[in-house]
Amino acid sequence: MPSDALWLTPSELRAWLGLVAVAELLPAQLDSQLQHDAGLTHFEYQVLAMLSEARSRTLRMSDLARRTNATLPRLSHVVRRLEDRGLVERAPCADDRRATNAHLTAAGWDLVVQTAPGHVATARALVVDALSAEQVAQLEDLTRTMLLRLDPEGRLTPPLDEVGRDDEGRDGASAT
Amino acid sequence: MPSDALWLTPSELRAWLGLVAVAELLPAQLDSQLQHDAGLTHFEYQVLAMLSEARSRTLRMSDLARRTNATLPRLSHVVRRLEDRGLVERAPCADDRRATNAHLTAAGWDLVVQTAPGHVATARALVVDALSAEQVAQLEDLTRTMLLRLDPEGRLTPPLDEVGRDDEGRDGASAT
DNA sequence: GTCGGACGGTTGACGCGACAACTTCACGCT
DNA sequence: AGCGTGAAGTTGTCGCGTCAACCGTCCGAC
Repeated sequence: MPSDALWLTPSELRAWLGLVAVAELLPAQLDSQLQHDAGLTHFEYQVLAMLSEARSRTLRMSDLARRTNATLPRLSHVVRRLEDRGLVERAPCADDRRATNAHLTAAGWDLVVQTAPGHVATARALVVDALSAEQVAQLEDLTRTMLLRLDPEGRLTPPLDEVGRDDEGRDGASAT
Repeated sequence: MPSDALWLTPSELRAWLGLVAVAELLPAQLDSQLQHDAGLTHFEYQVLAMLSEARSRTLRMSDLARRTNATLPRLSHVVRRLEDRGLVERAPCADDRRATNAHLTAAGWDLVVQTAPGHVATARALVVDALSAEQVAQLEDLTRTMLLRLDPEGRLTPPLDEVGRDDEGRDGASAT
């Protein structure tokens, strides 16, 4: 409902500026915490976390790229660095000889397990614990609505099926 | 209220992942629209927009850095490039001879005026128009709460005083 | 079969942001 | 006056992400 096509109402403007500010600050603080505690970028952590949740801790590069919202070149570079650090291994895929499988090593798994609690704590400290239960529900609702526009394909948060099931303490220690 | 210190409830997890996804996708799409339509980064646009709203379209580098959440080195680089493109001018400050004033040129002003409507349209298309009036109010509230944690100093969205006043159509065409 | 187009992935070059070192200037203290 | 600390900016270097070019592989049409 384009109210006034050319501008935003004061309330809309405040909401929009607030959202932009959050989107600016949040990633930086996540990066900074993970960099400090584990020497990882948030993106690198996401990669490891996705692998930690995958069957046999292995995923094809394309899948990994899709789920982490990365371009293939970017992922390729990042995985190479992670491989240099012994956190990930690459192996050609048997089914499709064009494809490459990325596999989380034991060291990589350990790092994720070790890092996850601090990351969750940060999520609480920066956002979750500041919100009431009702606000959490609102945030859930709002982000779902926005993602319909921002991510029409639904590539991100694809394991909504998994997250939807109220099982806990399952395999991967990750929280993305 | 740290519910379970080590993990997130399913609802919290969905809200958190949603927020992270939005924070990942939104800046990229803003950059992409502005890059396409005006050859500007979102950050460059913010710089020009802040200048367009300032008295005499001039701001000291430090002020500009604070309001755009940038480090001084980053701002210095960006302003140099903008200066090369004729959108901004730099001049030593009379009051404090250490300081530098950044001033928006006529060309810079024109570019902002020309670019703002498209940017606002993007804000609507990606977020605002997808939300009900009630949701806009919720978003405003949520971001305010989160920014208390993410930006305790309140450096971003400092012109809350200005935004708070329900005047419209004032000087700067910007919407950040 | 084989040929053309499309997919999966890697590599190299370029641009931007972070960090650290440095210069210049302001200001308080003696 | 003269000194020292710290603020304001700039510059150079390095690391990461994007883009374009590239190679190898799959697969459908004929």
